[in-house]
Amino acid sequence: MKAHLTQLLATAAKSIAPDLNADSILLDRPKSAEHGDFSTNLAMILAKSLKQNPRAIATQIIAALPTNDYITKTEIAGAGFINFFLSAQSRQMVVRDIFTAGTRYGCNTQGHDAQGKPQKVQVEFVSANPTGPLHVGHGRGAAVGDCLARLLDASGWNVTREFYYNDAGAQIDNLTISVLARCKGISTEHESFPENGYRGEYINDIAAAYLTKHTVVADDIEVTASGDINNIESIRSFAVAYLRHEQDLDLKAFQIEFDVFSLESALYSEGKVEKTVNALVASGHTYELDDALWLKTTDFGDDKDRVMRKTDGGYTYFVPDVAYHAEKWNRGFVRVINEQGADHHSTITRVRAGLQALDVGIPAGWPDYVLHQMVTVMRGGEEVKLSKRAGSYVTLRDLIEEVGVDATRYFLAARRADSQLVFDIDLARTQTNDNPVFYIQYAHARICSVLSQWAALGNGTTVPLVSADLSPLTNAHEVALMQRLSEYPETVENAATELAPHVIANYLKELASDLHSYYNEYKFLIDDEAVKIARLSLISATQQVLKNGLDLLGVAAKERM
RNA sequence: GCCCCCGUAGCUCAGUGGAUAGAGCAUCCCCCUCCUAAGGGGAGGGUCACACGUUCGAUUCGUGUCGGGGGCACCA
Repeated sequence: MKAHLTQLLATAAKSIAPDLNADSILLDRPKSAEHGDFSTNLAMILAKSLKQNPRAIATQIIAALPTNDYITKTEIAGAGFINFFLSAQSRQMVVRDIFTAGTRYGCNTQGHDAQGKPQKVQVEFVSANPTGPLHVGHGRGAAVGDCLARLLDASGWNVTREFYYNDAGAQIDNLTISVLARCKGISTEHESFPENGYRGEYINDIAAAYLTKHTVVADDIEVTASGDINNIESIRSFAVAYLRHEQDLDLKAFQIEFDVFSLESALYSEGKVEKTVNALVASGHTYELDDALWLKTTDFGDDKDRVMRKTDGGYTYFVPDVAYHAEKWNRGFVRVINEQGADHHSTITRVRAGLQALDVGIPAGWPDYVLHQMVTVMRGGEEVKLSKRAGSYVTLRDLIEEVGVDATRYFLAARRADSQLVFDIDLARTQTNDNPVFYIQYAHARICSVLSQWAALGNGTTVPLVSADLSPLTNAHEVALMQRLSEYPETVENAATELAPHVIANYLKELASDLHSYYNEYKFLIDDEAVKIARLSLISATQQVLKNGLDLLGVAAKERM
């Protein structure tokens, strides 16, 4: 419908301002129903170049609109807005559109290339170090990243979900000596416990499992502990495998699946780090100073150069990162989105600088980043800071166990990633309209209930809702609901473009609100067969859109509460 | 000191170069002989942190100030 109107408007505008770029024609959804179904500020935009009063231009545009069946009324309002009022029939078309598209309603082809083929995009998210259980911050990354992947999938992209394990480097050394200390029975308070060691109870669990020669399986590896406390390598590989397994369980509990797990250690063992370093040296963007190798990241906008190879011979963390991203490019991802905590934002400039230095045709702004801010967990009006297992933070699994997967996912994805988030456990647990997850799921369940009751007592009626005569749908609630349903595809498109899953969460709240209002005002299972079928058709379409939207968030569309 | 995010109702948060800045909670009032009241309707509540610019028009864009958070390692 929007496309139809834009077309009409373009035709009219061309006759008045031939030079006008058609892309600059924008149709808005007015906030108030008094302002019609659509409005445009086109006349005001043209005022300057045409040197005329916006309202006068608006009059001309309206006069030049081709005749059509969609618009029943136009008006000029305010400083020069043109408001369009749709015919009842035009408004009702969305219901049939939804039935036709079904689960695909709201999908688009933004991600297709010129040949109409889905392009490859990778979403890398969570990517926690295997040094402890996943915490709420990882949960936010998981919820946002997974929704982004779903949004991109709905937008015609060929999506790969990827988790990168930093299973090499200093933090793993730290983990290893922490476990070693526990194997030796050193308490976390004792002075000989590693100063920056990990102190959560899970370290104790790992040590105990190691000493009793347990076997752990994670993703594609299986490691059996030697139980030998003098074998540092054995402790290291066992501890990493143990925590990867733990994180797998965390992800499973959160219903997040990945297509690919990449290991930092593999980049070393396969020589890709070395290869990248050689390429960077060959590029001329490096230099030796004070027994270290530096990358001139200042050539690419950084405020100081960065060390690549430390005086001890090891590489700094961003070198494997650059190697990893060069690999992503080689794997054919035209687009990569890294979902990370904002505390790692300083890596962005370095990784991009490294990729530019390689000079292999990678675009300057590649890859994209979505950064999320911190999460504060509240219970009973007080901040929850500790978990028994992890010691220093709230684990994702604790949260899921307490409030459930649906609420956890919803709450963590329902806020803009770049603002700090307060997770209110009490709110997430309530089962009233205070809780948006419940409110939305309830709207869906109510529709299911009505439809099943109709099916149960509807002997004789064989009129399929799909082909119902929709002309009875004319009251204010029905108009509002149909309008909202017709906004869904734009909403999905916008959320994908902005990489903003919270847009979907907000939309669903409003759609649910429209449904509840309608439900409260009108009955559906009534004697008037024509009106009944039309209304059931509308709520059935609403049910579909609620389900489609909830699917994008990874939240269940329950049939019963 | 420098860099990045944020600052909107008492609280948690949406929104946006345009028409009267929205929602939920909280407070107050109202609605079940009726498909789930796990719901709905209404009232009150705002200097969109502040200042100055750009613009026909700024809460939105720019600069600065002040708050809050995060980052400034040869850690990741």
